[in-house]
Amino acid sequence: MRVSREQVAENRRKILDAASRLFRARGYDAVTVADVMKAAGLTHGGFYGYFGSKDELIAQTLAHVFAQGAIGETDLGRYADGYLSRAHCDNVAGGCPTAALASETVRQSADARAAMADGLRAQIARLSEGSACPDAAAARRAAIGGWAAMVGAVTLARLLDDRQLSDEVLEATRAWIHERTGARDT
Amino acid sequence: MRVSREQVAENRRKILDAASRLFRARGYDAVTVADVMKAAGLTHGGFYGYFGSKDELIAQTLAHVFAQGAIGETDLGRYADGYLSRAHCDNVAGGCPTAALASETVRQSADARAAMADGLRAQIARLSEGSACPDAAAARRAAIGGWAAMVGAVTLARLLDDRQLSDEVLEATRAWIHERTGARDT
DNA sequence: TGTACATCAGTGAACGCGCGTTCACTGATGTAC
DNA sequence: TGTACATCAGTGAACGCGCGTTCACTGATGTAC
Repeated sequence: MRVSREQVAENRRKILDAASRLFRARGYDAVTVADVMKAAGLTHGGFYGYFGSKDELIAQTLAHVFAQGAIGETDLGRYADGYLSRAHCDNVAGGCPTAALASETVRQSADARAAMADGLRAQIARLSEGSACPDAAAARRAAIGGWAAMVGAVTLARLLDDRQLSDEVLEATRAWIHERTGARDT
Repeated sequence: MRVSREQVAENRRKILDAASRLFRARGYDAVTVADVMKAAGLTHGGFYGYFGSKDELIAQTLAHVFAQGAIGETDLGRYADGYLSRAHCDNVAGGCPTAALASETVRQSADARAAMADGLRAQIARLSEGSACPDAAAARRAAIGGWAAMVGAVTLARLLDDRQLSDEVLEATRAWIHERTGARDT
């Protein structure tokens, strides 16, 4: 049965939101087109009215999630406090798409990689701008180094079966970034 | 046709080596049991004489690759120089299994996760011991923060379609780790 | 050391399942008058 | 504003392919005498 234009727009958003959560939680391969459509409240056959292929869904989902933008916080140290929290670490489905999907996205389509690369550029710019450091080059270096450390730390903390070490990875990286941020840059 | 015991041991090693490279290059899901056996010079039917399932192969491959041990270098700064080089970044199949597979391994079997967690513990210990810093806690923090930054940076650098920015991520993270290592801790 | 036989590593065809994708059909929406 | 018809979003069965896994068979290895 045909539905209204507004319903179509809402369904598209629902599909992207569902895909976004499912991909982050389970990875691209373990999520089927039928899983996504079911989570969006539709049946799998309708999928191809919205997207040409699963690959296209992956690319558009990444563009969608990065377009929503990140948290307003731009100070590297404060951003790291939230990012390296236990709450974020445990919230894979609703958390950072880069930490959840970066290494898998390397093997995806050029469009998918480009969408995540754009998100990365925006993130580096955001964290660079928030720096109190007057040396722009040093601020950018800190943004990149700090961001790499955050993504790596959350990935490693999620991997660890040992809760104590997992907490230590988050906490040590947080402290490390703070030491660096607090210190005089070059 | 039956083969000698030495041949069996060698075939097992060949299977694990082939799996190790293929998994790093393409991820667990994109590599088939037949791919691995073919790369090892065998046919797919013989696989189950060596491993009970593909999941078991994944877990044992990780244990195998981490058991081989990393480079002897234990100084954080010098380790980072090699790790954050363009050569390592481009060598996915032969490079660090953590950077290539960590986020996917989170969704694998408990044995697979445990194998990678053991590798991570060994790596933290290795980089902590190599520190010239007399404060053991600070050395450990630097090892964890530095390692997280290295893993994150290589993952991000591999993702980027823009070579210049990819190089910048490696270089900035390298510089950032050096600044920290060179500076007085705590 | 040689011989006869049992063992078992490797082969390749086959099975069964799940997934991405297609398609004929349905019926509500949107539009022309 | 009402009515008649064309459009097309959504449905669910079906298709085809690839993958993990199984299995009957082959023939070289290893062993017992």
